[in-house]
Amino acid sequence: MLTPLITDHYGSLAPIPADEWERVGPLFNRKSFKKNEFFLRVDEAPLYLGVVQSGLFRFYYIDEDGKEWVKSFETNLGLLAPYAEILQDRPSRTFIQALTDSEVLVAPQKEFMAAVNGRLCWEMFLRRVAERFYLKKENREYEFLKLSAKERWLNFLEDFKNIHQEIPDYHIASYLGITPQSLSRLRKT
Amino acid sequence: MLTPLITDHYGSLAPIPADEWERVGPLFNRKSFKKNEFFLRVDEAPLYLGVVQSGLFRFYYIDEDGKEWVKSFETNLGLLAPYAEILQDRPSRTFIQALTDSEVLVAPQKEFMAAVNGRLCWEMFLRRVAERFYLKKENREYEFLKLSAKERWLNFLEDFKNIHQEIPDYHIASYLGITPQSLSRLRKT
DNA sequence: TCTGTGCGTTCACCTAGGTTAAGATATAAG
DNA sequence: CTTATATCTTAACCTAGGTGAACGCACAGA
Repeated sequence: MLTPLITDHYGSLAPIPADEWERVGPLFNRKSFKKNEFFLRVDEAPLYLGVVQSGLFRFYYIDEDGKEWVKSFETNLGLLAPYAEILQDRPSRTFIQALTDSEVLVAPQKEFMAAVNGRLCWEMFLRRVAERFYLKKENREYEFLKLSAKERWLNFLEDFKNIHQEIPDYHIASYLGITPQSLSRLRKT
Repeated sequence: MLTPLITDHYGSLAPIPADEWERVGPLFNRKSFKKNEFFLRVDEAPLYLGVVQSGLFRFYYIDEDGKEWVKSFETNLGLLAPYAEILQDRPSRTFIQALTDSEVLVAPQKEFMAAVNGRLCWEMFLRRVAERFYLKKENREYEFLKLSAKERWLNFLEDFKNIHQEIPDYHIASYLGITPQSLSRLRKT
């Protein structure tokens, strides 16, 4: 059920032969998500992983005060998986929610992992995936250490230039680590 | 030249057979670093990677204003490598500096990568390494988003409880993303 | 011994961003 | 048409942390 668009995109990370795609592809099934529907909630086991075909998702957690903190957004070809929790085999600390009506190719997480574990091409693949996740977070560390909220906002607009219009400001603020009021203020200056 | 301590520690990440350790081990040579000496400077190619045998290192960058920002500390068994830059094959944006007299097992980075690339056990190994790097940075994102400087400081003391006495306060402040003055202030309350 | 320099502290003042509350507008629901 | 609900904005006030400068202390070097 994987599309050429997806195998092309992810195939660039490591040389996955066609028969491997054919073996793993059937694990995926198309699923629709309505706006605000959840792909995964906190405390659930990460039973599934997904690849976004269309639409937009956000990853976030909630702190003790009930405040939401957005970790990232995923769109076209993005991976829907609570990566840290899968690695540590524990329930999710993260919500993954559709922000627009979306289409996702979904596979059972453990079956997928079992199907790819211990094979050279897939180990290379997972290594590259892990590395890309790492680079994203390292960049975020850099932004929090060195940049002001305003600078982070400008970077955000650049990084998500295709989709930032579709994301409500209060989610953007949360991603930047500030309040919507502050975002509104700094956007004027 | 790799010690059993090191192969045991890193061997827990993936099943590396003895003959693989023997093949890769000779790439490593012991090297001493004096306090304040650099393992790597900004703009240098990441020619080497290292494993700390004893001592303490910090990773940091410098911004346009000349301010230093500490990304992490590495001690016993820690890996000395500008991970993001190696992945992207570009010059270092990071300084790696000894904070105490230290002993390191050093290998030429490209030779090491060439020796391990494309082998199943090493790909698994590198995947796990990447995953661990990722988890560390994800945790840091979490701390910057959700915690105050004081809470980050308390976490720091916990995370580095064996070595925080050896790290000067201004490096700790820099790691927390605040000034030494602020650290001094919040430590009183 | 005297002097420098590295490091932590304190203080007075400043600023980015948080907090609370109140509007403004828009769209959805009755 | 009328009332909710969601989103964004503005404003008054508050606070964590930054800035710049001074001071104290320890230790290193001449």
